[in-house]
Amino acid sequence: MGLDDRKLAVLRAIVEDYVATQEPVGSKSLVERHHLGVSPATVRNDMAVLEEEGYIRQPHTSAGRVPTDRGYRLFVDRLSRVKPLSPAERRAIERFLVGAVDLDDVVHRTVRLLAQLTRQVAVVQYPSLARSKVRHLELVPISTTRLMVVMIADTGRVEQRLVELPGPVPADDVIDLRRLVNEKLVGSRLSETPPLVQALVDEASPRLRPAMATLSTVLLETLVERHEERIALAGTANLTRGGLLDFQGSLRPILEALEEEVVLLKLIGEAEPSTTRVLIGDENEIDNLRAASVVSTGYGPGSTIVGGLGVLGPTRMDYPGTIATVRAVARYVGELLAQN
Amino acid sequence: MGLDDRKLAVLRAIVEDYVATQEPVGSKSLVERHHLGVSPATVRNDMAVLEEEGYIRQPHTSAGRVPTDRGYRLFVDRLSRVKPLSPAERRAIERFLVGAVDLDDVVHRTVRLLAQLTRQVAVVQYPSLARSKVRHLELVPISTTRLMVVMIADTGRVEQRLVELPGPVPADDVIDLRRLVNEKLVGSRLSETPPLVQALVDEASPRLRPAMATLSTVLLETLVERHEERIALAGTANLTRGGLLDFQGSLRPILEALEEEVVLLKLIGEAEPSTTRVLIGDENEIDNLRAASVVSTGYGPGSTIVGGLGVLGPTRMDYPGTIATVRAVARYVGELLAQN
DNA sequence: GACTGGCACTCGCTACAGTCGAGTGCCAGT
DNA sequence: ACTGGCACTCGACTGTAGCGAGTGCCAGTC
Repeated sequence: MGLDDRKLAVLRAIVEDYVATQEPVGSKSLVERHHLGVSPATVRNDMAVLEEEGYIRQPHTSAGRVPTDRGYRLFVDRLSRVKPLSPAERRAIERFLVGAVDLDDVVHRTVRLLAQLTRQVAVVQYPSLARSKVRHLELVPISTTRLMVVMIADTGRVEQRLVELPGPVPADDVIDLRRLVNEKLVGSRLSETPPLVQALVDEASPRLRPAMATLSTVLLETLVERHEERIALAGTANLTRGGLLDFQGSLRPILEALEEEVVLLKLIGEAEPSTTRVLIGDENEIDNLRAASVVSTGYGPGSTIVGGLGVLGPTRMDYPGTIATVRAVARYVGELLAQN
Repeated sequence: MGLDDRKLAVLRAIVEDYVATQEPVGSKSLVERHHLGVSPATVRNDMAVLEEEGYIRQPHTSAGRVPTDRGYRLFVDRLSRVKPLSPAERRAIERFLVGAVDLDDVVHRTVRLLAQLTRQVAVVQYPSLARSKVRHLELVPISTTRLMVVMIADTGRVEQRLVELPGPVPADDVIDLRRLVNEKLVGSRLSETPPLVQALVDEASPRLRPAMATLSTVLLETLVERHEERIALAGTANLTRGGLLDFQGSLRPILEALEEEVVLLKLIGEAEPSTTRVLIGDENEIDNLRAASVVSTGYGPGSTIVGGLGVLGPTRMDYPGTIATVRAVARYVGELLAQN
């Protein structure tokens, strides 16, 4: 596969021009805009090779070339450096995130910030409960047979759920229940909770056992499984930039995919430590998104990861800039979380 | 203005046909599909009058007629009966909403249900805090200088917020604080709270006063004002039905508007008892939405209203059907809330 | 052997002309 | 007051032609 330096340079130039202009780029305009030091004819020969190797393609004969997903992949992997953020951008991030009062606020600000900076659709996962530790469990009696369970995680995340008890439970028993669950569960990771919760039921006095059983079910089923992941979304209007040229004319599949939490989680929820993941077009497992690219990364206090965030846009996107922004925002959010 | 019965019938027929076919409707096809008992020529004369009065218009000469916003308005006000729901729809509503475990769940299911039934964008406002009463306030110490305030409203709504205290507050004091705020505030409507909260601060013992002051600020500012309204959205993908013919080619303004909570609240948050509000095209105050129509109503347990819900779609929508669905869903949700 | 200039070719885009037909407005007749 | 008939309008579609950006290839040059 003879891809010498110049051919790579040509590919890079094609990607950059196409991203900037949104139009197929021809050999002539290429040599004009970039000082490649060779003639259009030479570039054409290089292009022919690049096309044969599947890095670029012609929308139709007699048009310029457009990068393929594979071309973008090569560009991202080998031809681009992550752009350092401009001071203005750094300031924007700080200004936007300073003053957040709690986790909800942090997440909302973050997702809007990301959408604004990248001019794309932004997705932020709340800190995953599976990766959080229990800080406190509060039981609030609503009536004699109803409890509101409030769980506060060390990541700042708060989940609540109404519990229908099998029978009336007096106030004193609620206090006992609260003490028991907190003694047992505070400090433990929720993903490791099941055996602990089971133990709680086993060890409970006969009087408390029925209530505790219900409670434990709710803790496991609802708080952990159902609500496990939460997601915030912003910037869908950015999908309409590029006037329907991106996304081959229809936003429908994209919008549909964005409505599915499961899909979004798949996109940004599988973050690995200190990696920025870039999925380009077809690499995406979700059919509806094969015309889109996703840049995502994990975030969390210090070097741990508690959740993912990222953006989704057309394959024709400014990868270096987007990657830089996503990383920077993730880092800032991590710092913010570390302060709590 | 001489709009006799037949002219109204013609208008109704035009609206119905246009909604169904999405194509300008001509005099001939009109008399064919509806048995008006007159000839196309007569219908044409009627159409000329309707056009003069501003109820319909021609996209271009030699095309059929299309209803104007004003035409839809007349149709909705005087020419349509609210369609009764089909048994299948009723069953769908019940099946969808039964089994909701708490408010969050109810709201999410409702908004998805609405989007699915109407095939439009659905918006559901959480029960407004201003219209809720405080059921319980819980203070959870996170550290010696930090409290998590959890407010549970009688509508099932739960809001929480982290409070940074001016100085360390021992556990016993937290208990006192909790007792005091609950004694004073439980059962009161949040919109009437400010004087009560002020009294709390005034009456607090000197030892508790600083903490109480901070707490009261948070209660008022953050819980009530900032988080006052919450909104759930679903079905944005439905905007792409009708292939860009609706919304004059660009979804951008619509998507932008849907990202603004304030805008959404304006749309569905100003519900009046037992009224269904229909805003058609230009009637909408928000510029971005002048190509859209909104059908909204209030919901709540019994005859009280605690929040609004509705749908947004093209002006070319099935008003009778949509109105019926929105009302029915609102009623079911109200019943669901009443059970709690 | 690598690059270049030149040339023939492809093909999408635009403009233009012509036809078709749905739909209209009007008018005379019942 | 309604209707049938008729001339007219104008968008949608079709076909043709010219333009030009861009290509592939080849012979020539360093």
